[in-house]
Amino acid sequence: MKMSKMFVQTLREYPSDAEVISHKMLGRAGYIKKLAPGIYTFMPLMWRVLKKIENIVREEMDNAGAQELLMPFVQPKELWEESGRWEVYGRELMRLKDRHDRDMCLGPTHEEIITSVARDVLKSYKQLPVNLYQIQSKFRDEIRPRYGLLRGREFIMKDAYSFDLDETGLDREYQNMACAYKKIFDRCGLKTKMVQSDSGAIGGSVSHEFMVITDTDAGENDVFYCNNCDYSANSNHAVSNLVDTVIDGKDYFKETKIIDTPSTHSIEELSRFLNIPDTLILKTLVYIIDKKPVLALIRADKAVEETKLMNAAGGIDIRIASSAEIAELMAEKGFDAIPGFIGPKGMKDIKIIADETVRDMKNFVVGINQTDKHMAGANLTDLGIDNIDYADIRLVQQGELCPQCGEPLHVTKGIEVGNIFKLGTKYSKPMNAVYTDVNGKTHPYVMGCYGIGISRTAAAAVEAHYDEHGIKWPITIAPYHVVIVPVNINDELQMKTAEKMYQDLQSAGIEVVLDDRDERAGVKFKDADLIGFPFRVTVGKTISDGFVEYKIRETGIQKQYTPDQAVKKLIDIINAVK
RNA sequence: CGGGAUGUAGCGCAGCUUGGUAGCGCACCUCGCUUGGGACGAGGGGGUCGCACGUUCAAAUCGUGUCAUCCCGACCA
Repeated sequence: MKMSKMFVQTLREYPSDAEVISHKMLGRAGYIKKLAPGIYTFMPLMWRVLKKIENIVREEMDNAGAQELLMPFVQPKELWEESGRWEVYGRELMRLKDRHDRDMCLGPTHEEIITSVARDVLKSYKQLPVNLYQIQSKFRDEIRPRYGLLRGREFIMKDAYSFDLDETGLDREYQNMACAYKKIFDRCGLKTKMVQSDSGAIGGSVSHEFMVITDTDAGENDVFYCNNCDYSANSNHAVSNLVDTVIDGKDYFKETKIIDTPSTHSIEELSRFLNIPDTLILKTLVYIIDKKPVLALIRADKAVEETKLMNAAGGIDIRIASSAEIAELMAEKGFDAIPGFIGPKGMKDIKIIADETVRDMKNFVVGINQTDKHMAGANLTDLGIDNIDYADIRLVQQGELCPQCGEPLHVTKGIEVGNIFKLGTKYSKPMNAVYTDVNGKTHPYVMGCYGIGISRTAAAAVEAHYDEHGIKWPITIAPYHVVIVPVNINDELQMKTAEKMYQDLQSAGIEVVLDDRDERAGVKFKDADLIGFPFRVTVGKTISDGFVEYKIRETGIQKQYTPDQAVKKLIDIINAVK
């Protein structure tokens, strides 16, 4: 490719709307162009990167025994009604009507479609197991798209679905996919952690996510992990053992009584006012889950993990209540209290979920729905309520102890580039997708699903490989391997040498760009660094002594070689990695 | 949907307070000069100032409304 003809425009500045490294780099280097929030054009350089990642994914999926197909992007409502998700999926599902006024949606994921395809074909146990995958654009109408390709609304995804006879088969395929995923991300130059995760709206029982850990803090997930054993989990799923602390207030409160606690609107103010540790306070938070208020009770030094709470309540939508909604709830129950003094007392027909750790609290301080008052030395039995459900709704905090080995847990940001789910019969059962066994009996398929964000993986690779000058693509996914920069295109010897190397590399199957633009050397160097070619060959004045300069983007190492040596070196290195 | 900000040329921005010819840098075109880390000089093309209504002799500028975008909180590949 001649640089003078390449459809790319690099910018002198980073796009003003970009926050994270990958968005800044990909925007400035001309890889992506935004059309609408979360919707991007993949320019030729970007598309080459994405195709490289796709092909790595294809090779490993095929090696793992999966078969590629391609399902429709626009889907009819009927299938989504069969699975029950038309109602459940929420506003991320982009719904539209066709000219006949039929309800359709843009595919955010393809469980419904693949299940309907499979049930028409897979009739017998003899045909199982099967694993089918596709690579395709997905559309999710995210509440707030951001971070460029890390959270687009339209994005490219590989999604695979497995069909097995039973749980044993699913377990085997799950492991098979976990193994394939590790190879895929390794080949893309990404170090990943496989972490336990909540299974979310897609549903199912067990799931793991593949997280890229970078030092750019771009990830949207908090990952807890143990350095001593292999435990690691997304914060929405992580569990921990607590460090011992005082949770019985008997030394502070001799009796149970209502006390004045004026203007203690926060836990901090309350614990300071009473001069007690916050571990002796029971915090009450009001959430709105599926439009209904739910009280969450938790020890005041801990935070609620909303996904856990939502799951415990059996809901699909959760948010913290507004102060207006809290006021409404108080009025409805005949109380007059503002946030800071809310408690479970008198909340008869409201769902109340207490964290497991609340069971162990004794003689604590709790709000009783009276402004400027709390009950001290209280126990839940004193409050006259029996409608409390216990569940783990606690957000793990750094330093708490690993559930497996008891060592302190650490936390880091992670970018989720892939995940694997055990779906079981969640879709096959309601959609009547069954096979006939050896005895002539029918059973629903036992399914798994396995996703990889292709475009997100590309962005994650930038987060993991960059410096102040630009991107440093791993060779395996770089848009081109080499750029040849003749310093002065009007110098005949330089240009002739560059052209020759360009031809030689090309005929050896190396993907090479010749920067034949009539620009000053500085401009070409800046662009080469920004775009992130793994190798640069500069043909400058030293060519009169027979040497060109060879430079590795990743390490910055540079050496002098004759043109022939440089060509040979590049061919050897690149072929070894490919 | 809450809270904050911004809409002026492809990109980055000034101008608005105090209404009066729409500007700067980059990019683009022409000529000259230059060629190892985003040169320089001269000339040139390109804008319904987000949109609507209002105030005014006159609106990018003032007022009202509206739309869009971005950032902070609930989603997930």
